[in-house]
Amino acid sequence: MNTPPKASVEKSSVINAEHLKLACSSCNLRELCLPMGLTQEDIVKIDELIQIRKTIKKGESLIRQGDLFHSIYAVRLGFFKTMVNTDDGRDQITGFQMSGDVIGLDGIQTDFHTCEALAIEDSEVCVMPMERLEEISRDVPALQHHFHKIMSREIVRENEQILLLGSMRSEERLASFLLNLSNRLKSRGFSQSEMILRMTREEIGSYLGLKLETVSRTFSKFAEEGLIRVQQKAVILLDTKGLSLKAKASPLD
Amino acid sequence: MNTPPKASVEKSSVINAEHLKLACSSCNLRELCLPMGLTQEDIVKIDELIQIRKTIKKGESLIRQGDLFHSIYAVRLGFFKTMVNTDDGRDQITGFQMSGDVIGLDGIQTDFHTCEALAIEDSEVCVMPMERLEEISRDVPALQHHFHKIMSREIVRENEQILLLGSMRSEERLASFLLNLSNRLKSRGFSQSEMILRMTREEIGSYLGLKLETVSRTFSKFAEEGLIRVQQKAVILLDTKGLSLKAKASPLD
DNA sequence: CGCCCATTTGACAAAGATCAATTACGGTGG
DNA sequence: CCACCGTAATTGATCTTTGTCAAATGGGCG
Repeated sequence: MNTPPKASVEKSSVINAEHLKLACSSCNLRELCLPMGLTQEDIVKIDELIQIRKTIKKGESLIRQGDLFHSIYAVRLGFFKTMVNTDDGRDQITGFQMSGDVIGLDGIQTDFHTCEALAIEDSEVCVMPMERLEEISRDVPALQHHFHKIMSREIVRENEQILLLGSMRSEERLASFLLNLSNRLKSRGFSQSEMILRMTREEIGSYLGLKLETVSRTFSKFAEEGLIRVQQKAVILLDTKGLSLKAKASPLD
Repeated sequence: MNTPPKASVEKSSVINAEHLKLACSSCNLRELCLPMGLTQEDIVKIDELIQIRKTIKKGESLIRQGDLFHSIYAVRLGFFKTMVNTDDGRDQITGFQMSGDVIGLDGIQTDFHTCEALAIEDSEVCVMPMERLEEISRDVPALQHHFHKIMSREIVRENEQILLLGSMRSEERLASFLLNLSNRLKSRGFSQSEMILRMTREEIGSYLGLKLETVSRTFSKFAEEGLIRVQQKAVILLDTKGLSLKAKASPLD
């Protein structure tokens, strides 16, 4: 793990098996990760970006607060939570990341990570060394702009989270959460109405600025009202329209 | 305003008055805006980035939700608030920007702005066209990396705001707010203990996820405890140590 | 099969919101 | 220059939402 196998990626167009396995151009997440409208030449360059993948077992950290920054990570499969903490020990989940999502952008500012990313499921990420990302970006404007879009997307997402935490009440928060999750699952080809929650009530609570009991009660309330069906981690959205009414806010999801 | 005067910036080293007035290299905010360790050549290139400044009167919007994105703005002087809103009319202030701060990064993602930026004081901003920023970035790696740091800084700042909104109580929120403001004023050469608040109690409340009455009461409480002195918009921090204790969180400010 | 942890649910407490009244301030016009 | 007006701020009384504490139930994993 500490001595990652150097994938033998050459400038030549000879594509060996190892390369093919890692190439962005052959990854089934490429619509989520890669900019559109690339020339063949651009694609070859971008494929050089990722030469390492990393496996993180459930419960392990991908990055910790204070870690030296060197790479951005793209989730290939699995599920992560990212969190920051107060100096008296409380912590706050700032996001849940699934396939196609990017982790580690917080590290660029000071060269140290300010948050922790922990795998909630067995996971795999693509390692994108920042230096190389910037190098290739200078060469491939489409990648450059795409990377800026990804950072901007994170800013917009956090804006929405601030809106949620600053001005919504518990029912609105949970309804927004469910609808947002549903949309993200849909865009990844999963069912948008039936889902298995990867996180605990406590983790949902931390993310939404609520206590776990409040999350549980609100789930039960939604179930009574016929909006959803809940059985532990399994949730079925029965009335998306009704949920949207509960979540009066954030129409942009 | 719609036909911006093209500042006559030439490749030659002849620097006319107009150019000098706009040049980043001669701006007294350059420590806040510009990367360090630039060559003379780099500086000439970066000076081409900003060819327009824009004046925004108190109460006017710099950008509105839905506006087409084309530029990032750096605040030169004055004071802004940025906000997002729920579709039932409530709105949430996501940040206050003062000189050296950057506005508009949210627009990169979709080419449309998702938030509004409104001047709280008469203000002036430097307009940085995104296209030109990316162009020059490709040429000047130090600028490229610096821009990435600025976006990362915004992500980290929002993380801290999420931490505040998600897991701090009212006293902690207000104490954090005051200490943070104090630090930002200090880094701009102002007094870190005496300040004139540019925003109303309601705006502070929106930013902190509290009602204006709660903000007012908490100010009064801090004053009773001898931590601060408050007289309307004038605030003096008497006991920074004590305030830090109140704001147990976010040691990174 | 049993233990441990997650979840649910209930009763009560507390923080902050809401409603309302009063005071202070800043800008404007006489 | 001063009085007046409208907005901002303060303060009090009460109510609502959510947090806290506690107990019971249910599932998953070894």
